[in-house]
Amino acid sequence: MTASNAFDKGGIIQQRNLVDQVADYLTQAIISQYYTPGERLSEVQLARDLGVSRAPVREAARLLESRGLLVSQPRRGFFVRALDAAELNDIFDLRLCLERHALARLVETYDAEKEAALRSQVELMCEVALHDNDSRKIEEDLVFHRMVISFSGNQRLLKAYDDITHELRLCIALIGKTHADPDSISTSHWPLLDALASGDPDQCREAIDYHIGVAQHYVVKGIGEAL
Amino acid sequence: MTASNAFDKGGIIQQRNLVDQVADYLTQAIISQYYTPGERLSEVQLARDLGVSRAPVREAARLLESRGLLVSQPRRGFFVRALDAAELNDIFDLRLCLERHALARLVETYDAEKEAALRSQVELMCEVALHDNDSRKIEEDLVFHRMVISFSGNQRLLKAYDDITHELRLCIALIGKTHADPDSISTSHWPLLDALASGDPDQCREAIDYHIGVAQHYVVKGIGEAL
DNA sequence: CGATTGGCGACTGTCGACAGTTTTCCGAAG
DNA sequence: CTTCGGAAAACTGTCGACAGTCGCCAATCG
Repeated sequence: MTASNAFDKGGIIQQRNLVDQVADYLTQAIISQYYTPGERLSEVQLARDLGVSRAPVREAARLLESRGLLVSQPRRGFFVRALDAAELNDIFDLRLCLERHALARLVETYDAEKEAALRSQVELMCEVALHDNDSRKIEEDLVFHRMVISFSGNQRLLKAYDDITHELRLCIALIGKTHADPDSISTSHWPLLDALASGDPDQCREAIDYHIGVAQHYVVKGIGEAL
Repeated sequence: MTASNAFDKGGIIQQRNLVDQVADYLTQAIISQYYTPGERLSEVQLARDLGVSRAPVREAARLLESRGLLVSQPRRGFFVRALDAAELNDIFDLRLCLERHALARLVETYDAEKEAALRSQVELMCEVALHDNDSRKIEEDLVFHRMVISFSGNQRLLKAYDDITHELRLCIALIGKTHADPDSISTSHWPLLDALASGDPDQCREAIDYHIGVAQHYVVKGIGEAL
């Protein structure tokens, strides 16, 4: 369910829900910075460009608003969300909160199968870091962390994580470059697996605190430079 | 209290969005169990009852869906969300995660002003527990916990908490009775303030773990009996 | 020359309608 | 009496249209 069918903006689309298709298009357009943060989106123009009526556009915009990608002002329409450094820090603080909790739950039920899945994902990330583009690297990184949350067994926790993931994607493109080279991936993800394998909650917490802290520092610094 | 004349939707106040008004009506109708969990909501019938067209109803339903009060099935419409015990446990687990984090952040910036605000809220809750009805007691309880989260300083954390609050309201009415008598409020909330005043993170965590654990046990047991 | 106001254009909020699909209901067959 | 099937009813997805509102720009006044 990732960005496999990235840009199908033409008028060919007719099979799935128009709302979902418009939402996918808008999501891709926003996180790829085709629309700049703070930009106003006109319903009629969007409807014209996509060859649909305004109703699906409005509902898709509402959906993206609930995901934090758009903000709406009454009688004025929708605007691309512009994150500032404070909001970004809050998001990373919440992410830390969620991942800490997920790890604490996961160590209690950790087994060989889960370890193998996480291990192969990290290996995939290292492989991807050598060949593919930045957005692909970031997606695989998010997949890894989503696996961790998912393995914790709490579906509601996973939903909360997915919510902030959308907002994270919103600002990642702003930074432009990623530090997702094989070295940094190895040094920042293997300790997480080691901590899980050790079964020590404190070690897990220490590992995730460091991991999130590095990412937060990098992203917030990048946003500061981009603004 | 039928749908058509439930609120003063008449000609007096027309300046607000119809979407928000419909959303408020639906929220009240759902958490007051006017609509039963799992019930299908017809857009046309809702539009007829409320005297509006389907467009505002659809957008309001989308909004409630993002808040977890409704679920939608393609081509089938919207249904009132029915929570089972597993989902409820997940919600409380996430709530524990959020409140732990909020307390950990709050102890670092705790001051006399915040303490006074929380203290007066607990006193209000004890007062309310003597005179008012159950829903009022629950609302004041939620206000207290929302204050704690808000005082943590993380706006995004507050939003995540508000999200699960909507879902909590969804099942509270199912239980019918609350254990929010003055005694249980005192014994379960004062220790939280004491822990905050002590400035000890471990004591805070212990207090919130016990507090949420009691509430979770009570609510999940209530749901088990209600189903 | 700057501030204010009026008009014009564009846009959102809302509505009713149509087409395709799902559900329901009723009769017939086993 | 139960089950199957088809037609009708109801519903959702989508569309185009209209009215009220907001923002912009120009014309006017101090």
